[in-house]
Amino acid sequence: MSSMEDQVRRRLGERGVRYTPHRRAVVTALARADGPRSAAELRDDIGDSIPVSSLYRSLGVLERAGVLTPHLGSRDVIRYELAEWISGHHHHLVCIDCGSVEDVTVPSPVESEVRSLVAGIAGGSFTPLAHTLEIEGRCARCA
Amino acid sequence: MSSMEDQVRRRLGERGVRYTPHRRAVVTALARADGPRSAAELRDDIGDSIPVSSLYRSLGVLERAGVLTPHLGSRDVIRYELAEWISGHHHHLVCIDCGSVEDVTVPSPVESEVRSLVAGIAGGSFTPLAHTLEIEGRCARCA
DNA sequence: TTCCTTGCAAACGATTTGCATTGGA
DNA sequence: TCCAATGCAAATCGTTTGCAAGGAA
Repeated sequence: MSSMEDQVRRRLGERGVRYTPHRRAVVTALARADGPRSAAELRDDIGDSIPVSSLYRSLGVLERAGVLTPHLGSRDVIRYELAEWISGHHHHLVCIDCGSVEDVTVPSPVESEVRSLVAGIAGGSFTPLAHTLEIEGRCARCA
Repeated sequence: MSSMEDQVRRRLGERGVRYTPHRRAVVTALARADGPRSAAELRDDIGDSIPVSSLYRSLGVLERAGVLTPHLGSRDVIRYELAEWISGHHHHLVCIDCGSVEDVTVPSPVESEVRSLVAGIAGGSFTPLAHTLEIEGRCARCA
């Protein structure tokens, strides 16, 4: 079992939450994906063997445990991705035509610039904790 | 009538769309707001005089006309804001506790850095057209 | 008249929840 | 045994749409 799986299992264990087959299926599907995935998209990957309600419950449990993060940049649907402590920090390329979302990582010198920008921007009463650069445009397929 | 109103009216006119009282109410409410607003929030501002369906239809018309932009960073709801050609370019402070979203403008030297970062990041097959830095954290009220 | 806009109510669709059952520790 | 996890069906709720009435050009 990969180290990533171990990390997830440990995190869940610490919170008294089981790492069941459904939950593992969700985690591995998201680990394979190159961007956030909706419940429907995950169901395509995993198969109908997982009932809709169980899928949503798994997503909720994993989110509350800090394993998944919801990405809200899509109309009508919530797409989930692995939390950044698992997947690493990244940004998003959002296609304005088909709505697909893809992850991008930026070179660390660039990233540290972004980080300091963020620190500077949110000056006053707002406490910044995380950030994403959402880049909207047209993906290869829709170009 | 303000110049902003004129711009909106002209834009709608070019597309053969009327600038009705409902639509104007939506636009002025968003012009007053300091961040994106959902249908429910707008209805609080405007009053129940506007039926839900008319509100949603107004939002749709204004979005299609390029007057409004949907902000999708909120669970369950779509919040709209004036398009950037009206309101100017800005970023968002999203509170992870209460979900409120506030606009922030960054100094233009900083902004041009961000712009060049974006150009660099989306190198390959993806064509960047716009971007927002979504900064998640805790707002003053929730601190 | 003609077409766009409006309002009400019904329809949609993604997500959530009640409840009885199953399964692991 | 005991409590978390599961599955099905029913319920939610934001949003959309059908259709008939109202209004502007």
